[in-house]
Amino acid sequence: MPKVDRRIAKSQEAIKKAVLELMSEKNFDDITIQDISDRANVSRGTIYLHYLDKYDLLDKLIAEHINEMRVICESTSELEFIDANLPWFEYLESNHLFFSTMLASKGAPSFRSQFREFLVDEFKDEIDITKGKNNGLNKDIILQFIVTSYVGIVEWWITNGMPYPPQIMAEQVGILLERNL
Amino acid sequence: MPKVDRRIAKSQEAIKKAVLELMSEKNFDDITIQDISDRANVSRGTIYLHYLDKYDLLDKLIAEHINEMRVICESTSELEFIDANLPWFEYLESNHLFFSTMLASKGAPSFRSQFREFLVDEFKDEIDITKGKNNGLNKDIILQFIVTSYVGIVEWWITNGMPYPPQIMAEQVGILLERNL
DNA sequence: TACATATTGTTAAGTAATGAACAAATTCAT
DNA sequence: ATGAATTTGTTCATTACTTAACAATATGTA
Repeated sequence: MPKVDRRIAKSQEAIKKAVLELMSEKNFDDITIQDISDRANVSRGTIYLHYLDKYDLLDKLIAEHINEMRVICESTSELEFIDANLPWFEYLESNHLFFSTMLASKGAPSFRSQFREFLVDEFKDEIDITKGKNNGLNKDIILQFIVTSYVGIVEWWITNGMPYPPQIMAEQVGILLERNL
Repeated sequence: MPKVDRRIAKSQEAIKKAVLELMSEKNFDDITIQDISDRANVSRGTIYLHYLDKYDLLDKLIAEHINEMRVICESTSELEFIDANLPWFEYLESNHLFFSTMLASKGAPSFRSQFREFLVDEFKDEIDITKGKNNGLNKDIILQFIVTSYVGIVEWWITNGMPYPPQIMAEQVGILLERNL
């Protein structure tokens, strides 16, 4: 992969950080491109160099995180839930501004459903109803049960200022997942 | 004044921040240009675009702060010491990384004397030995007495993690100055 | 000492960001 | 609804930054 020019990386970082900050302060619809460029300390034109408009920017911001989460899932696919959860919660912690903003009431309404879809995708192959504890149960219902729990836990943890460290969260949620999958 | 291109401002900010951070971690002589460019996330060539070498960079960094302090002094020249001190200590506080690094034992040895010279320059017109409390005393001695105290107070405050807020420092030091000038 | 390695300072060609301008579309108050 | 003001999205010439290369010093080690 040809490494990106550091000017591009820095501009995009600044722009993404700016839009997140602004979203935590006011409605996305009330944010102008000028607001973003001011906050990012970047020329307004630079934003159009990378994004079509602010909606495209938000889409790409979300898509990048979903994608990054997919990479984390791949890298931990061999591990037990308790261990696999750790990189997960560490990622949530280091990007808490993103998650808290996106899950906030006035955040990006589309994020929650995209997040859910992503989780459905990741968990769907983990469910075995042919044997074991879930023998004979309904796959869709188990899947939705787990995904809902996961989103809820993440939302609670993030919006309450991450009251427990990632290690504890990984362990506790790991146990709960083992119990249900 | 034609406002500077924001790319220049950003590069120089990053470079100056980087060199300060590195100086707080190791000896100035052990810092390479490559270290600085890595830390600043800037191309090595960019540093040479703005500075002759790392010594020139350090010189300019110091000169900028001395100059900024002079501006602050000008803007407060009409005020009583107690009030004039506030912007001063606020400046010290918001630039504590600079001052703590420069006043550290392995910092920039030249800074202390430049700082002293600056203070001599600023205080020398404040001393009146023709009347009042200092009538008949020696001007040079009073001047050195005050400057030494000031440097000492600043050094103590900064290196001890600024244990009192700028307001308190401004007030207390203001009283001590009134008493001697 | 001699050697390898790291750092310096400079160059050149290519790329990204800038600021300013502009018409078009939108928002807002009257 | 009307006009004023703001915001949008695009363009263009200019400037700054980037990467990679290079020879020349400097540094460290056997």
